[in-house]
Amino acid sequence: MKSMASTSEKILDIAQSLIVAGGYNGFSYADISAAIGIRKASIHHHFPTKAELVAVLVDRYRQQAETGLQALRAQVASPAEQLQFYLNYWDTCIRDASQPFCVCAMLAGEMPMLPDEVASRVRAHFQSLAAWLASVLSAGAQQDLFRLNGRPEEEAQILMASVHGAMLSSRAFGDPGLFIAIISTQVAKLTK
Amino acid sequence: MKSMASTSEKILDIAQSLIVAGGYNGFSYADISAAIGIRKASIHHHFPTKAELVAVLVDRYRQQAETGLQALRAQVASPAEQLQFYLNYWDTCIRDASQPFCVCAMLAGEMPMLPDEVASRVRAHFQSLAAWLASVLSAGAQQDLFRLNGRPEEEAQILMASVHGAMLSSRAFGDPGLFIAIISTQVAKLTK
DNA sequence: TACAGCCTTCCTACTGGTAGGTAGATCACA
DNA sequence: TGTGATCTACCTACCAGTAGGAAGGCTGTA
Repeated sequence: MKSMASTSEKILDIAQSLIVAGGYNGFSYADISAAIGIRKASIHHHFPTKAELVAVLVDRYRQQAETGLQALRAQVASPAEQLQFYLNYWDTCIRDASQPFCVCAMLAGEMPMLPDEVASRVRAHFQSLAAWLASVLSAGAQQDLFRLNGRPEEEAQILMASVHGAMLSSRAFGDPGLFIAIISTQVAKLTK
Repeated sequence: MKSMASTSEKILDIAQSLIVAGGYNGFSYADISAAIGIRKASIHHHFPTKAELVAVLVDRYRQQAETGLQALRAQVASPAEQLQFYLNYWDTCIRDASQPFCVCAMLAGEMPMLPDEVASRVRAHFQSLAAWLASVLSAGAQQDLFRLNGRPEEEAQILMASVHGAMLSSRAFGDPGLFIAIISTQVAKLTK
């Protein structure tokens, strides 16, 4: 026996993949219902409203990301390698199509019409991701691994934008390889 | 008399601003109907289906962009200034909230569930924008205005990703100034 | 052991409202 | 007289969300 995921986790899994594909308005309770073989009403039992479902989903995603990035900083010594691992993660996700887009980047695009409880959580993810990148860049600069043109916070914003923009381009062109093609050249400027 | 926009153009205008706010699934014929004071059925007279409406909308957007970028290359001598004008255009749009996102970037995010006739047009926009940027960068490099680390096509992809990613960040943080903060630092690396 | 009460989960059946889209009449204008 | 634009009225399908009940598990009490 491998996966004994609870129903609510299955719901979140499906919802996340549907959001990644089509955004907040791009999925319905009926879609989830059909995907995991449960009635619509049962989903409302676990998540009374759609806004709540997505808010919980983003919380879960944020925590997974936070945990993963913290672990990366703890287990991988070099900031350069920390950055590389982070980028490889997304490259792999995009290549095997398991998670070809960041759910928060997707939702950020729809920000103006997102329920407040979702929007604030998406904002929080952007903030903590930017902070993590800034700390990695800062540590790397101190070790002379990176050559930064601006403050670490600025470079982190640029890097984050490049990552999300590269996801978008990769998706627009339907070319999974484009992500790493864009990002590796971009990172080369930092590390050289 | 100033604006004598036809009904179909008014429909496209509203639809575009609604898509920019919430994507393909984030607006309805009823929304447009309410916004311009016309019945839903009348919109169907001009655009029989939603897919067709958005396809025409993207065509119009592409043509406007193409015309604008061509004019820029014709009227502005320096590639460095051409690039700056392009970026200033978006900075202005984002600041005055008139068009705080590229409609094609928005749609690119929803690519997996877009009607084919829309998806192909979005792809085409990304291609021609990348080509324009590549040609500007290439011309600038020849005049020693830009220092490129890779082929112009590669640098163009990075720049395009940065622009779209910066739009996303700017929107996520609710900070119109973030766009140019990200982009100007990024461009500084090219021009120095 | 056995029963009683409660809780969680999932169900069927339904609501009011909105989605995209259609049929056919009316109006204005050439 | 015809043609395009708009209207009213309507369709079917789907939306998020609700009401109420059935089934099964857990716990406390006898």
